[in-house]
Amino acid sequence: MTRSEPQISISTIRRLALYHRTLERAFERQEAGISSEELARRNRVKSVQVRKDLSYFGTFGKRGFGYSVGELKDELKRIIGINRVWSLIVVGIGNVGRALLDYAEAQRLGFRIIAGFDIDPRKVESRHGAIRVLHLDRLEDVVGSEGIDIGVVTVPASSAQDVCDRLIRAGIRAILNFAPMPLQVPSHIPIRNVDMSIELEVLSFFLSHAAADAQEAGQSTHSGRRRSAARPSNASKKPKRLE
Amino acid sequence: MTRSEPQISISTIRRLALYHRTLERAFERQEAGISSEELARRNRVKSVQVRKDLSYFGTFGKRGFGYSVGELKDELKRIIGINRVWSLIVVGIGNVGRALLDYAEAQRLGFRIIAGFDIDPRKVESRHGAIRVLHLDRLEDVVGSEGIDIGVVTVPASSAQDVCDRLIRAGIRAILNFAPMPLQVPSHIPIRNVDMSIELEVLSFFLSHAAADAQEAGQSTHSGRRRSAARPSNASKKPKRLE
DNA sequence: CATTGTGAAGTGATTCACAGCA
DNA sequence: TGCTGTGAATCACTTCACAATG
Repeated sequence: MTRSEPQISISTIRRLALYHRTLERAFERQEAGISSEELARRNRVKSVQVRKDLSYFGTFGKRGFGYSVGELKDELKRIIGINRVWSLIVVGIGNVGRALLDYAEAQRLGFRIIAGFDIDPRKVESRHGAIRVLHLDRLEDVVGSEGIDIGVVTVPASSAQDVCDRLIRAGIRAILNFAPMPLQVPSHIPIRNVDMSIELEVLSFFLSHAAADAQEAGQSTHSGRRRSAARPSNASKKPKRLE
Repeated sequence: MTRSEPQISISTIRRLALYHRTLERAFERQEAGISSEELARRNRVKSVQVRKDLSYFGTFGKRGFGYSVGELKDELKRIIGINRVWSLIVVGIGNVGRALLDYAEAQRLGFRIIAGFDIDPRKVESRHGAIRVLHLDRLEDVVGSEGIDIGVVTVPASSAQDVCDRLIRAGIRAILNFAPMPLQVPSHIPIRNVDMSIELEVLSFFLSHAAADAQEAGQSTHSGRRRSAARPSNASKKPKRLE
C-alpha cells in the first residue's frame, strides 16, 4: 500500500494521445485489429514503448494477436480523459486566437469553446462562427458562471501573466499558454506552453550544428538527444582543469 | 579523441532559447549582469540546471559575480544559431499559416519568411503584408532558387506527407510541422512538431487524474512527471501475477 | 565570500530479454 | 507460434556536493 503508483511522464501522455489519434483513423478505415508493432510504426516509436506505455494503465491486448482497434481507442479516450466534454475560453483574439476558435480537431475531441475575450472594441461583441467574442471585463463573470475548465492564453507576452492571474482567481482549472513567456501558476494548476519561436530555434540549432553527424531532431514524442556541441568562441573553454 | 562530445538534449536546447529570451528582455531593461540563480528563477528551473546547460558550450560567467547580460545573450545567439538569418516558407495559408506570416517574434529572431503557398485561387497571388502567397505549383521552383532553409507545414493532415515529400525533394533543410500527424522524413532532416490538440489532451489527462495529488503539468521546459494513473476499467489489471 | 563550473550520485525514461498466454 | 506484458538492465537527464576563483 505504501508502494506508490507508477510515474506517468508527459512523454507517455503525449504518446497515448498519438496512439489514440492513430486508432481513430484506423477505426474510420474499418481496421479491426492492430499490433503494437504497427501502432509503433505509424507513430515513429518502438513497439516495446507502445506496450510499456499501455501497461501503466492495464492490459488491453490479446497475446499472439494484438489489440482491438475499437476497444483500445475507447480505453485511451478514458485514460486521456476525452470521454467527456471540456469547456474552454480563448483570451486574446489575434491570429492565433482566431486559429483556435475554428480548430476543428479540438472540437472533434470534445473541447468546447464557450467564448473568446479581447479588449479591442472592433472584436468585442462580434461572433466567430458560433462563438461570441466578449470584452475582457467579463472574464471572471463567464469563468465563474459557466465553470470553465481550460483557459487558453493568446495575448501578448506583456499581459499574459496578468490574464493568467485573473483566470486562476476566477477558478480556471488548467491553462494552455501561447504567449512567449513562462507563466507563474500555483502548483495544482496544470499548464502547457506552446511556443513556436522556441521550436524554430531548435531547428536553427540543428541546422547550425548539422556538421558531419546530422540526426533526427526529435519526433515531438520523446525528448531526443544528439552528439556534438557548438564550439565555444570563448577561448577559456577546454584549457579546463589541467588535472 | 575517441571520447565523444557531450550529448545535447532537446530539453537543453529549448532552455537555452528561453535563457536567450530572458537575456534579451534584461538587455532592453539595461540590466548589466545576471546570476544563474536569477536566470533560473525567471524560467522556472534550478540554477544548477542553467549552469550545466551553459557548461556544455563553454564558460561564460565570472565566479562570485554572475554573467554579463550582453555577452551571454550574444553567446547564446551563436550557440542557438540565430546570429544569422534563416529563410522560411509557409505551406498552407489557413488560420495557422496566416498567424505565422505575421509572427513578429520569429521575424525579430532573424527568421525571414520568403513566401507562402496555397492551392486556393482566392489566396494565391494575394499578399500578406510584404509576403507573397504563391500557388503550390511553384514550391519546388522557389525552394530551389531561393535556397530556403526551413519549410513550415500548415496544411491539413491529409496532404501533409505529400507536401513534406515535395519540400524534401526540393532541397529543404528542416521542417516545422503543424499538421496533426507524424511526418516521415530522412534522418538528416531535423523536424519539430507543434500540435495544439495533443497539448489540450495532456491537460485533459491532468484534469481527469487531478484526484488528491495535483501537480505541475510540466513548465514546457523539462519532461515533468507525476504519480498515479487511470484505473483500468479493464478488470484484468492488478490480479497481475500472484507471485 | 558569493557564485560559477563540474565530477559523481541520484532519478527517471527507454530498451532488452524473455516469460506468459491466446 | 506470434505477439503481449514486464522485471531487469541500460541509457539519459537532473541534482548534489563541493572545489575553484574573480
